[in-house]
Amino acid sequence: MKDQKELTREHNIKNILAAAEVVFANFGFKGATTEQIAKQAGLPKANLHYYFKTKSLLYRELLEGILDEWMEEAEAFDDYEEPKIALTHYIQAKMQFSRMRPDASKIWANEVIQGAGVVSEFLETTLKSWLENRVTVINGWISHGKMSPLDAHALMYMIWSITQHYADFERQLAILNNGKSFSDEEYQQKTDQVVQLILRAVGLADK
Amino acid sequence: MKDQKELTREHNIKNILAAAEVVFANFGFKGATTEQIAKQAGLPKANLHYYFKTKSLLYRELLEGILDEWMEEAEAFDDYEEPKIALTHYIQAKMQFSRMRPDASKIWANEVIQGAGVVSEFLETTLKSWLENRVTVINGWISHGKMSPLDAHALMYMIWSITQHYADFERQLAILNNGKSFSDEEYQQKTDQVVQLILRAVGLADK
DNA sequence: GTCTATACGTTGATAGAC
DNA sequence: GTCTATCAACGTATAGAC
Repeated sequence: MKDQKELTREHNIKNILAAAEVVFANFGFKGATTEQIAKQAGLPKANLHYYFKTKSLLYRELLEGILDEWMEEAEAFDDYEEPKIALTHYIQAKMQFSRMRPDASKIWANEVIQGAGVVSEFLETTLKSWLENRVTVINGWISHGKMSPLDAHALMYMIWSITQHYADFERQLAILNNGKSFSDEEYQQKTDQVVQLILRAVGLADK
Repeated sequence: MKDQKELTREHNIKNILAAAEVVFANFGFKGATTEQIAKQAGLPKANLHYYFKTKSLLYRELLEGILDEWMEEAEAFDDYEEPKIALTHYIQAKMQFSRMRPDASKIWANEVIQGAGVVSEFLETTLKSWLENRVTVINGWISHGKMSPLDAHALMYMIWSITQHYADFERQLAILNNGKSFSDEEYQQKTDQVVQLILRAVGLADK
């Protein structure tokens, strides 16, 4: 059974990680200050350093959590056997993640843009093997005539880029949408349009 | 006629801007140091501050140049009247820019991810009016039956995101490509695949 | 125009009282 | 576990000699 101290500890760590996600996403690793993260989490800077020895370690633990979530979300790809259903669900799951967790997506983007110093091992192992397995699935669909011939890697990169664009570039999209962020309804429409465009690209659309 | 001093001046400014592009792209605004930029440009830090009063001003001037280039490149969209040719050329131009100037693309991405503090005015005015004009052109194609019905904004965002992905995420793509950056030949193939996927998405592919 | 030395602010991290 | 006070390192910017 957890005592009070342990509960406080969990609560604080959760708060700090949530605060760090916001601040790292909006200011970058170097631009984020531990003072700002602590303030956002509602405690003094020294406490933050009590729970996370260094800024670098906090960043690494945060990224680890984001990678775990990414892997969970990726399972949507495997829930269905028919390409049309599988792709539709995967794209919808990624669009939903961009909507709910834009800061997580931004941290990922920043990390990769700046050379993936921290996540390169994850990319080389986990992500690469996940990708190659799905490429095999897609090529299977193609060889069974269930989908137009295409380069499976290029398709995956297209899905990743467009869905993450709605998180990473949300500020630009809001400005181009007359200065207003998408409403839930508008975002649902955008999701449908993305699904539709990609299904057409792979030869699986109704019309 | 330009004298020696003026030539030196131009040469140094050009060098500093080129160095700044590399350093800002790979370390972010805050992560980049004027010392590092100066070193990359081959001169002492004090000289950099002689040509550019502050780091912030250097960053702004650099971004301005990138926006100008973006506008030039965007003209590829208007060089042809038929949708298939126009889109093909535009996508190829954007893929080429990602190949030749990945750092410029990364700086743009970083700037927008972190709230577009510097470029928001450009987005609100120049980019927005450019986009709306092209949306009108696309809608014209659709109403003349030259293209499948679709949301023109969603199409433009798809083109932007996938083409810029090849610059911004080049590190990730290289890792997933067995640790090797794309050769010129491979990149040409990727470009063809992107063009093919998008043409299919809009109902303009041969097959 | 160039460059060395330096002033000054910011920030990550800790000491030590509670 | 919490928090105030403090320090050392770093980074922007400039002064001033050449």
